[in-house]
Amino acid sequence: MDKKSPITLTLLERADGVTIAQWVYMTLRSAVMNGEILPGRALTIRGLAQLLDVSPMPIREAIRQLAAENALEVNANRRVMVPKMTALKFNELCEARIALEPHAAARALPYITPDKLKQLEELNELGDKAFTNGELDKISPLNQAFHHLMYNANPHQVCLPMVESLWLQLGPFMRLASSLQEEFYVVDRHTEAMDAIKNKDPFALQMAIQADIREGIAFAGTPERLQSFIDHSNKIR
Amino acid sequence: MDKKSPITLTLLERADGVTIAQWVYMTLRSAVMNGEILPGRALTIRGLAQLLDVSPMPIREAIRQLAAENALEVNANRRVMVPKMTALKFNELCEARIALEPHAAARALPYITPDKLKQLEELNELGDKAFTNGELDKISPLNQAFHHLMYNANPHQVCLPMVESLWLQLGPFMRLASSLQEEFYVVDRHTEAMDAIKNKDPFALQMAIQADIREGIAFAGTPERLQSFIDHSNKIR
DNA sequence: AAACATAATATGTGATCACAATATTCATCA
DNA sequence: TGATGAATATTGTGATCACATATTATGTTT
Repeated sequence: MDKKSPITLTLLERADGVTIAQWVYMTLRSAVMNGEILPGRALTIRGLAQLLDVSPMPIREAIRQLAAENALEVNANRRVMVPKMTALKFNELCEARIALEPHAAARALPYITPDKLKQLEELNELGDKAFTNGELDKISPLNQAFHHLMYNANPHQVCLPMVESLWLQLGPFMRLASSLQEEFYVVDRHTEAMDAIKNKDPFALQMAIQADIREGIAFAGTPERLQSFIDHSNKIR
Repeated sequence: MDKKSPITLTLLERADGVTIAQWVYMTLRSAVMNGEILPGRALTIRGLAQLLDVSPMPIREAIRQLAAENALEVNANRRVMVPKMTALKFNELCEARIALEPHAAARALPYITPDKLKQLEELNELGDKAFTNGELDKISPLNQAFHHLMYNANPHQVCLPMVESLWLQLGPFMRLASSLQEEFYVVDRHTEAMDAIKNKDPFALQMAIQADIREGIAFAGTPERLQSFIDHSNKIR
């Protein structure tokens, strides 16, 4: 495993009123989410500071925050890296999603107004369009936006930060998933979910969300196949 | 709400090899967990630095980490405080616990060795002893240790950080709960849980954990009673 | 006496520096 | 040639300082 390979980060726009630390946080977060940093690659404060052209200070704060969200791992030697994925951990993360997200959906259900539902429908249509057009890189973000919008309807947010932490840890692999998803016939669980919302049926909503998640990770298939994906993602590139 | 009342923190021992930032983190964490900082009380970096006799730097890192765990809340004006509790948020947190913890228990079940089970029994006995002796302040930590030990048996930890974040947000109220728990007849759900572990019965384990959580928060009773607790905890003191 | 504008203070943010611990490099020896 | 040790470089940690902004206090005006 190369611990010194060059890193190229996609630099985000820095909006007004956003502190440097926040900007660094968002930049690193999306880099992790998009698999721009190899798992196991050693990250140094000074290295990132130079890369992003800021002082070490905001880097430290961003790293601390990402580590608290389990997006980064702080070694005993205080070295920081993107955690490596294993088949068992992947499974653990997916099962946690299935335990949490249907619950988050059900808790949000009473707060999903017709207006919010309309936005969900629009996101879903964009996703379908991206799918038929073969724009695979757009699918995963749109899918996440769909789930995020739904859970976020609940004004007493408790679940969403936890869900996002799980997404962050699954990050690179969900992208892989969407790039392989064309092999599968995908029943439109989003439509089922929206029907459940219209009927104010929390149980049906939970079932739809659960099915959506399970099918979204079906690409993993057997543990062996999953392991080969992980090896591919860890070693190569 | 007094934003400038003096704060008295219980200072923890600083073990060897622990950085100042980590020590500050643990100190603030236990202060939040034990309700030593009033919800809504404005926290300043320099103020805490003076209080703990360190430079502002480690304070900043600790605050950032606690904010990422939702133990502290960063206002839009970048002011930091312990979040205020509401009846609806309390409910949301409890339901999240019930969604997560039985799942965490079931996922840990295959990894609970006879040795671990023995430790669980010891913790439970300590809890019973504390209960009969009326040492109410010991009950909540022992109860947490029991759950922590169980979930932590799983070597692929995904759920535990999320569970601890929930505990942290419920912190002060769980203490209140234990101080009022003597009014209730408590069926020993821990024994049920350990029986389920012996039988390797994940469903029974989930049911026991769920019941344990529900009874642990039954003190809240009606929403009105819960609200009066919250008002008491927010205003007075 | 109440409301507003101004000054003084307090606070968060970010940069730079010093220091100790860790990692790496390179020369030496078996 | 491979292992070992010292020398060097790198890195994380924490303190201090400068600056911009937000907050509070003060004085003035109506």
